[in-house]
Amino acid sequence: MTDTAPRPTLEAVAARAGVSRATVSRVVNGGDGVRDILAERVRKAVDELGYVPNQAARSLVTRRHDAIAVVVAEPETRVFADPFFALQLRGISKELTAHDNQLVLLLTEGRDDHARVGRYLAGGHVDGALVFSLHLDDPLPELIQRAGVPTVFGGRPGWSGDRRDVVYVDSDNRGGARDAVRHLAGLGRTRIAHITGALDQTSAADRLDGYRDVMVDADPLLIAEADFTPAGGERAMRELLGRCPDVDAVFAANDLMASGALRVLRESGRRVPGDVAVIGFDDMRPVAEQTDPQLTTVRQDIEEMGRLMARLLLRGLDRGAPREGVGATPSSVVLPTTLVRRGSA
Amino acid sequence: MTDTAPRPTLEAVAARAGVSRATVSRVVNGGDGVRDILAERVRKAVDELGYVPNQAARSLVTRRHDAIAVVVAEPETRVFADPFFALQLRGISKELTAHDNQLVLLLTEGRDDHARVGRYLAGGHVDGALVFSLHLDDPLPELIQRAGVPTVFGGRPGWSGDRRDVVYVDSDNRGGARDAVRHLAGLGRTRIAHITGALDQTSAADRLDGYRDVMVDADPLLIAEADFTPAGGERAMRELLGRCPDVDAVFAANDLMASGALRVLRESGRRVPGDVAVIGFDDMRPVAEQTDPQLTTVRQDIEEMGRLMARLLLRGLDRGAPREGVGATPSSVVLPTTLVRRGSA
DNA sequence: ACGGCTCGCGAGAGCGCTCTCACCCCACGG
DNA sequence: CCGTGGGGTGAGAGCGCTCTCGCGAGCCGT
Repeated sequence: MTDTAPRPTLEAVAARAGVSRATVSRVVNGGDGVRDILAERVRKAVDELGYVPNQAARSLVTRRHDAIAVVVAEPETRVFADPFFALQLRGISKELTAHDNQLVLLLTEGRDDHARVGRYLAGGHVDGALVFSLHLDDPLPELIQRAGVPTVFGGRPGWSGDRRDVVYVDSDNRGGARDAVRHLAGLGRTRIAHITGALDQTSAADRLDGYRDVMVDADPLLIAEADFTPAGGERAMRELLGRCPDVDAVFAANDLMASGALRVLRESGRRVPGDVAVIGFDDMRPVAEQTDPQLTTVRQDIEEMGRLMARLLLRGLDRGAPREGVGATPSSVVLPTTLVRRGSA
Repeated sequence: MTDTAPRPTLEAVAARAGVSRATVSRVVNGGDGVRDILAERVRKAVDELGYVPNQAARSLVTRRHDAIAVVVAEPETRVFADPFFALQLRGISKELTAHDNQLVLLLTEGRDDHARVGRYLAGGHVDGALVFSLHLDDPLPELIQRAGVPTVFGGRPGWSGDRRDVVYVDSDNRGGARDAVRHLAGLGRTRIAHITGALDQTSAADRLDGYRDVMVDADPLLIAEADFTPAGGERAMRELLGRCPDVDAVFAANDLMASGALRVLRESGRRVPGDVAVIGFDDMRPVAEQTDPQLTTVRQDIEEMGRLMARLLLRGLDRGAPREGVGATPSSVVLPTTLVRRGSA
């Protein structure tokens, strides 16, 4: 736990290179309009002294921070139960790093945290925000929008219908669900059930819509509402079995619930996929590949979602790749999903 | 994507309250030595104007940032395969938030990233660092130590033997392993095998040591080296079955491998725990509770580890709870583990 | 050959804050 | 009554950087 040594300033570098501060500054920031001879001398001085620009001083005048906040609202522990979040974060990190931006992580839990986050963002400490909010009634998105910070959302926010200036990145939950159900239908299944996720989350609602797209006038008894947890999946499967013993396929809104359903089916003596075919969603490998049989599921490219969020935000900030729709307010993106066939359907 | 409005400065608040900048500053930062009348007036002006201090300007003079870097070195994707990291992060976040520090996340991948991180830390943008590094030969810890930034490590770094000024937080891998193996022995098992993790990670090495503590002069054939992955666990279990068909218990260095082992055991016709008892490590719920039978495993309080790391670091920075060993260079902490009994042993 | 031009560089102001220091005013002791 | 002290307050100097501006030196055109 050593103390930091006094660091060299621009001034020091200037003195050593025999030029003015302004010139050093120019070289450090791209170096246009400086003769090569001088630029070289400055660069030499810079690394002889081990000069690193003081970001605080720089921000003070530029009003830029080259930092992006990532806000994760997780009233429940759910976000942390799966690698989802970590993967998105990784995608985000890669993209930010590529553009020399820092990632400031804001994890929230409960109401007072909302206020804190709002204050932080409004405080202008970061140039933009990437926000993950799961629930329809979450006040956070509104709060952030009001803070006036450029923002991109992860997953479609519940109220995006009213406000068209909301930018988000989502995967094609509805389309993916359709693919899953169609696949089951293609297998000749006719009594296809659906175990929903927590319906106060748009992803769950969209997946349900996708199911309905294919199962027009589906028997309502074939739809069991659950909550994305394995236990919820078990409970829902039991219900389903109780009221529709003739069910021959199940599309669960995520892999965790599918794994629960699988367990219940086995208990009840059904064979998978022989008697009942099962499809999940997410392609959470540690779960999907550990079940017996392995889970057929809908994959989304989670890391890419993260990367895209960051790219969209930076682009909106007039950073990011130049000459590529610079400055144009970016619009939302919905990423495609793919069906991964394994043993369960 | 609105642009940020011009924010009020200290000056503006001072003018409105009819006092000097200095007085406003005093009030904003604790407000000692200011008459209540004035302080009140200042506070009123502050929230009428919605004043938020400019952190950059403040840092420029105080040389504090109230920001901590969290560095996650993950050459492999492993860190992201389990919720481990997310939970630690959450613990860290809670503690930092409680002390008004920001969390700057640095994810690294490969050599060039190391240089980047080194530069960033040496650049004095943060007050300290929390570092997760998995592998013995990782150059990152050295690099960081050299950057002169106060640091606390997550998990015992490989070379901590030589340098006593290294502070880390780890769980009691060795003790936990001992408990697991003793439990198996207590069940009357005598041919207890061990599937190791990647032995270039201290956690794997320590768990192996714990196994050996109990199984003094264990049959070397009972030890199969693997890599913390499910596939590795399967392979190792097959080996084990091949060379020691009489094996009656397995302690796997993590849950993922245990789940792989379980699958192989089932294939081979062994019953668990009847014929072979199995214990994992980590208590990764999504895995441990999804296996059949559910996994008996060694739990570590991951979130608490994170919280502790942050607390240790802040304390070393003379922040954190006052009157509690202030300024004393903190020393490493090893957290206890507990055995969680489920179906597999 | 001369006026204008561009280009490269340095001087200097100022970003918003903290913190030292000097000042003022009032209470008190001699 | 004046001197002394101390607490409350304001003036002002920076923190390290960027960026505008102006100046001098070379280049072109006519």
